Amino acid sequence: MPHTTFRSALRELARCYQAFEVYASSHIHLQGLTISQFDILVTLGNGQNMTPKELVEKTLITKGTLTGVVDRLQTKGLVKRTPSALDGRSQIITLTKKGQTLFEQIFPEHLAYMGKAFEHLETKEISHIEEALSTLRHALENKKPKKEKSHESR
Amino acid sequence: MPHTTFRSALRELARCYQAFEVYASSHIHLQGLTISQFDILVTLGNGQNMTPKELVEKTLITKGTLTGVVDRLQTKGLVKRTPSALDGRSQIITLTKKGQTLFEQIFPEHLAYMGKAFEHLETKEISHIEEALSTLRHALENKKPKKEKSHESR
DNA sequence: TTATATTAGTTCCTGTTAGAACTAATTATT
DNA sequence: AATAATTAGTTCTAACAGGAACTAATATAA
Repeated sequence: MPHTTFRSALRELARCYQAFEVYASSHIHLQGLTISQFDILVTLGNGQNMTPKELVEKTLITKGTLTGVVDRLQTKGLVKRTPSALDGRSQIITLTKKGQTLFEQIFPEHLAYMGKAFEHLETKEISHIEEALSTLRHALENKKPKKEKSHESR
Repeated sequence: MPHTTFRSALRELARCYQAFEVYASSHIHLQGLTISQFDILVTLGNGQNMTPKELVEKTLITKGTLTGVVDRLQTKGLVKRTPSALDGRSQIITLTKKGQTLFEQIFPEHLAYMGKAFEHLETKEISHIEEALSTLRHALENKKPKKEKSHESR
């Protein structure tokens, strides 16, 4: 009987994530980018240059996939690869000027666009949602009894 | 200012969904099925036979993708297609005996496996998570101020 | 009825996904 | 140093994902 409960929660998770993708991509596609490409662009624009390995850690893109995503960004002239001086296996991915310009134009727009979806939610409620998601994620990741972390920011 | 808040919530959503996929698929793949294939199998096994159109409505699979998923299930001998007597454009997808047998074996196992992830969460907390997700989904879907629909099935 | 519009499924295209196998470079072992 | 084990990225494969175009069948409208 508790079955029905967690099943509907998981169904809601899937629907919710899909709604997010639909909402976000409807804006991102206007720029001729895919979500993954946008994700990389933002990760590079926000911080600094990174190796593919670091990009994999920061995003949810796996390394096999990343090669292709970076390839297509490179074809579009938005990023470039530079061999690392420190490690012969490694390389540094950098935004080109064109990529940096695009980032600076798109990113604030995108934040504003995403923010619109949240305009009727209070800050308290949003962090509430985040906590719920965090609890669920830890349950799914480890099954280790969500080790009593203090409630931050309340 | 509020930006940081919703952004981290969305990041958490993506991570959470990914954790779910990783957890669920690690079990499903053991059966030689993909998540989409399993999804169809369960949808058919749970209820009754359906048209592709109905399957699309019940799952998160789009119609273009569904054709291929059903193709592969058919190749494995788990489902069959029967032309509809009522509508010449339509067809009925049915589990074969083999499919039904597989469903009956896999499904309870899968529920038990998924349930393990939730064993340290109280029922109250799970429905709490579901509500949070529902709120977030409605915000993303419509931006229309989550118009107080009655909580079904409580 | 005849023309028009809609609907159900399939097909095609580009891009993503996970995972495994592979290459080259680096680090650790003996 | 020579061998073995790791690591960084790429490549390959099977399967999805979304969207557009297409075919055949049904429904609507004139």
